[in-house]
Amino acid sequence: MSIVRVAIPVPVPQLFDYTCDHAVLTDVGRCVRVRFGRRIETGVIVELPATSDISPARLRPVEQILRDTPAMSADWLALTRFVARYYHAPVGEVMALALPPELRRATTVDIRDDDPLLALTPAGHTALNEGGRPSKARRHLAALVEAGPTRKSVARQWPDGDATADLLRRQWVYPAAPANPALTPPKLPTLTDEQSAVLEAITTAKPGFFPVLLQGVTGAGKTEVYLRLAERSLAEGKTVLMMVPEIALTPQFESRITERFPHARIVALHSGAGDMARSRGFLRALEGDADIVLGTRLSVFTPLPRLGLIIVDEEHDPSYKQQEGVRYSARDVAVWRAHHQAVPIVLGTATPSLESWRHATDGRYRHLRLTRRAVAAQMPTVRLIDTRRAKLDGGLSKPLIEAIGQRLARKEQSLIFLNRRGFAPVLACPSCEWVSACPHCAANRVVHLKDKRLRCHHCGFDSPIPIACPDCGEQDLQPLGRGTQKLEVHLTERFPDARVLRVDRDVARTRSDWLALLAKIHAGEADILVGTQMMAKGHDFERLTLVGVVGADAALYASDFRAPERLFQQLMQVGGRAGRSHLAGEVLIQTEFGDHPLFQCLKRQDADAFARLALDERRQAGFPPFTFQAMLGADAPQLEDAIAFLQRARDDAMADLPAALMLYDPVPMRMHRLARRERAQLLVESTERAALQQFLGVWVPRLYRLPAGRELRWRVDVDPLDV
DNA sequence: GTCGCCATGCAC
DNA sequence: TGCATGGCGACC
Repeated sequence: MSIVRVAIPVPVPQLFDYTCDHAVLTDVGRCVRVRFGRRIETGVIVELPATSDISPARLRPVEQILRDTPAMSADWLALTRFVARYYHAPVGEVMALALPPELRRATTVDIRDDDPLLALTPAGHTALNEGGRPSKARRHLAALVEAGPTRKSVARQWPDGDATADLLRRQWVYPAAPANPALTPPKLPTLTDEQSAVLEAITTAKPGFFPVLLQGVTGAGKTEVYLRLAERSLAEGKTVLMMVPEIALTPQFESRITERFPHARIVALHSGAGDMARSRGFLRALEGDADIVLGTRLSVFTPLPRLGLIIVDEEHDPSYKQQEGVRYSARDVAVWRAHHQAVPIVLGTATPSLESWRHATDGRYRHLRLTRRAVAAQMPTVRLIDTRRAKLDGGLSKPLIEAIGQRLARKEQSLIFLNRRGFAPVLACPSCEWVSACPHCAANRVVHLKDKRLRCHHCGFDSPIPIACPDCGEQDLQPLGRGTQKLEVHLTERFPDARVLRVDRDVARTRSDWLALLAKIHAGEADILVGTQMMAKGHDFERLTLVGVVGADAALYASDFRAPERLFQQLMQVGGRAGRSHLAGEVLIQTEFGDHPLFQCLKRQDADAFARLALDERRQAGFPPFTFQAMLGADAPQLEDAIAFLQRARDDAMADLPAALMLYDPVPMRMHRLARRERAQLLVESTERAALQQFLGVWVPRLYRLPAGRELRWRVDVDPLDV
């Protein structure tokens, strides 16, 4: 009788031992079904220990080992265990996150009232009549009983495991690569000298871990470099992992890859695609059946037996950092993975994150550059428009209006960038204090005139726009500020002959909406685009020659110390949409703070100058990357409860706090209420990453034992983006 | 997370 | 005494 150690997706930082009379070493990395309490869960075997600390009587046997899919490799186990260790998250949760849901669900069983499991528990049907805590399961059961015996899902929920896996696999059979021998190989663009030099530097590096920061201006042809690198990897029979911030936003990127490698087995892991598609891609990769894996942050966990190269496009993008659950940075995890599997990794961007830029200037990463555009003759010119003196017409300055007019006359496109959707960010009463506050969040609800509703952008709560002030009855409620909808209305009035197209999450709700919008823009069916950051990313619109930036000043003096970095990256990126083809581009930025160094760097499009400047400020202020941070966040219905928990956590740590550690006081978060929960945070800081990690390794396990009310949630965020 | 256990509290 | 609620630890 052997023992298997299993990672189970429960929020406790432990592994659980089970007995198994036929487990063999090659079962390490396999999914198993095990009883866990009254439930059956899917876990992953991570070890076959010789003995267990748990008394033999308490060990339960595993229900089933899923043997008809390959086991997760040692690399994959090492990767997920690293993420659990570094982010101080339970291993089982990390593995559950890394496995596609369908693979788990296939073997996870809920308790139903007619479930065989119930027969084995003291509860059984009588539990329903016994009262007691109205737990979720019991309420669920009660609902089922009330609804009568109408369940059809039981067969699927309680399947013979192997048969299920087999069924899934049959559904996962991927269509054979499109055999098309007549097919002409795509014509390769001629490389610029800079592109060649970059390729040379990477391909002649000695094999092994080779981290590169590829800093290339917008339109310099980073993608072409990726494709050439991928080509080499493929020729060697290796797999390429290509990560992008959001595939849904950049279908062009995906189609360039499929066009270039018509015979490659490409797995695209869209977040929009169904669980089934994700599982299919995951399994194919696991079985060594993928040449290129293209995906968002989750794809960093794809098992890749032949990994040869990792590419992280737009490495600075904050969406690589998961903001809930296991708060990992896919970019940082990718770097660890490249190191662990001894392969090159290319971090590409026009505007490096300060962390990566510092590594590159330190020599930890190789710093390679593309300083000139590949196709376009030149970079767009950037002009700052001083809005302190200028009279604005619906938020638009005269020079911007004139510039749009010129584009219309030349049949070119303009993009007005305003990173705020809706009509107006708040509705206010001119006679009293009333504003459209969200009852559940510490935020105002946004006026959506199109559907005549007030909507909270944080929790989604919405209601019709009131006709009169709910407090004083005033009829003339005022929408204050400006969102994309208002700008769209104004532009339509100002340019009645132009076709104005708004592009934000409200219009492009689904992938197909988005594809339709993109097609419309490419076909030249729009003259003026009004867009949020959706429009900033990686698009090539041939006739787009003007980018106007409106309302960007707010981010300049925000309390978030990363806000300027983000603003700079965003404006460089959106500005980069102008003049990507043969027509010259122009960027007009409306600002009251034209003298601000950030805008001066933007004007010169000098990402290095900005990085130097920003890093200088960070060094003086003692911010990352010169210090290392972790944040303990807590939320509860009452703010005092959240604060009290954090205070206990702090007291617990202060008893024997290492010298290199600094613990701040618990404070309410900037958004102190979200969806009816009060939120507070406790910042932990150290000048040494190792010291921080060592501290967290001791402290976090102790947090599980601190008294905390049932309603209190807490989490640790290592290297948090929002502090 | 979910469960069972136990202490507590209030109604009868 | 009877039943509901809240805190707490186990789950292998």
